[in-house]
Amino acid sequence: MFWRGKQETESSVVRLLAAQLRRDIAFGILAPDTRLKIDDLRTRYGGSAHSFREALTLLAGEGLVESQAQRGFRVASATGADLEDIQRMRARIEALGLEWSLAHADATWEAGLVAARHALSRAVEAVRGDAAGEALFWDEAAAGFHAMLVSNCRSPRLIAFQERLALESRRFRLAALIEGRVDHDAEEAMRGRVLDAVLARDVGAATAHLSQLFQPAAGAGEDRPQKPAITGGPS
Amino acid sequence: MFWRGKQETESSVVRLLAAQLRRDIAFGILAPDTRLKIDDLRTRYGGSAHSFREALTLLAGEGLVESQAQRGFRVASATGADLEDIQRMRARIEALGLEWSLAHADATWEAGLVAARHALSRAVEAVRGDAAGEALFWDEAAAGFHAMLVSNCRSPRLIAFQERLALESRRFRLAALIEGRVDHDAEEAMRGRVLDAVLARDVGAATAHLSQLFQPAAGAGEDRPQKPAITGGPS
DNA sequence: TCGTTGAAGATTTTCAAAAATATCGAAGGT
DNA sequence: ACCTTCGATATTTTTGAAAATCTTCAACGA
Repeated sequence: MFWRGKQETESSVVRLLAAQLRRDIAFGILAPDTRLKIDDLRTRYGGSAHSFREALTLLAGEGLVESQAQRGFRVASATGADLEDIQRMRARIEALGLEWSLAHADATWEAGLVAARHALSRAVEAVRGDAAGEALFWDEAAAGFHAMLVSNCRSPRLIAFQERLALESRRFRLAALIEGRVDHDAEEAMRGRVLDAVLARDVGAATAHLSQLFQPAAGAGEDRPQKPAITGGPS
Repeated sequence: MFWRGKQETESSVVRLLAAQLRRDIAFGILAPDTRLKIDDLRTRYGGSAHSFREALTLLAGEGLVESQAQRGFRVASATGADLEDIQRMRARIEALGLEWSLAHADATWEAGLVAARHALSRAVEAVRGDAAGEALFWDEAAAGFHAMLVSNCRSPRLIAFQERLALESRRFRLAALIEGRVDHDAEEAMRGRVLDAVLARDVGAATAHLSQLFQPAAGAGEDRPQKPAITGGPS
């Protein structure tokens, strides 16, 4: 195929297809509970049937798609209960990872954290002007910040769990961004408190403020609909 | 193939192959860091190359094998650091799951927990007489007990994380059993304390005692070698 | 000694098709 | 009118073989 030989993007076809599917699921282009028929996917993305099966089993392991034996693959459903579960787990896992990271804190980690926070602040400014256009940039910056928080914890499995939860929450975060349900001011303030507490080596305050980041719309008087499931995207 | 049509064991070829590999990795028949060449696996287990690729990507998602792009698959390495990481994470995850399970405690969950504890006690007795022969039975009973502890937590993701960590620790547990490094008396006593605390609704005591179960040889004066990596199994 | 070349081996990917299973609507009986 | 059974269609699952790509490693020349 035409992109053969380019290994700078993704090293294998399977991973490339998985990355494309991941992105389209995150943006809601492939809405939750959509059946993923491999023939349709092939006409849309290219690639062979087996490569798609492998990519889909990969994503099934990540929780982004669900596979029922003999009944193919579906985009994982995204209910309000799922969002609550993800947020609750992220609060605990990232708080624990931050605690452990602080136990081994050094200058390079602090520097990386400050840099990630700065990049995220810039991304927030960008996304305020052009939500749809800068969504991917903003999302990756946020993911980088949270990854950096736990990157110094010296637990590969905690880092893996954090990555997985962040990946699962992407859909919800991006949907909330597009629908204007993200309170950038509150989040930025909370991230500032987290960073200040980290630099002050205040473990309790840092983990507490980080957990607050995952509270649904804390401080705002808006209540959530019962099922903030992701609205079906385009296509 | 000859077993076609039998859906009582495993619904698809890929899952059957994955289950076989899982078992052989757990028992050390496939030692850590062993290269998994698909052609060799085919002559050993049967099945086609594609089915094996899919099964291996499945196990890679579970952390039991590692896949390097363009360089095939290897059985995941099992170092002392891995064991420490797994134990540390299990202590936290299962304590959290037990805490949440207790928040929704009801009679049926308690009954299931008592039953699982009883089955595990019987399995411990059996494995005391015939370690190698009853190893699988004992391991499954232990897995059932720990799964039951968190089964009432109402967090699908926490349950998934617990399952994954339990799966990853199987190799170490079975190796320790065969080598006689399991203190059945201490573990049984600790499980008794956990169960008593659960029935008394003492969250703090229950989670504390459960975490103790994952402390490396607590109370015993033995120190661990630097790398209690799994000894290469037979074959 | 170091870097390059080239062949052998292994992995990855694709094409093509058969076997197994599920889905759906119509026919028939209650 | 409602439920079950049956068959046709669609989809998934599995297999085999071959082409394309990558890795490894020894031989070669500067």
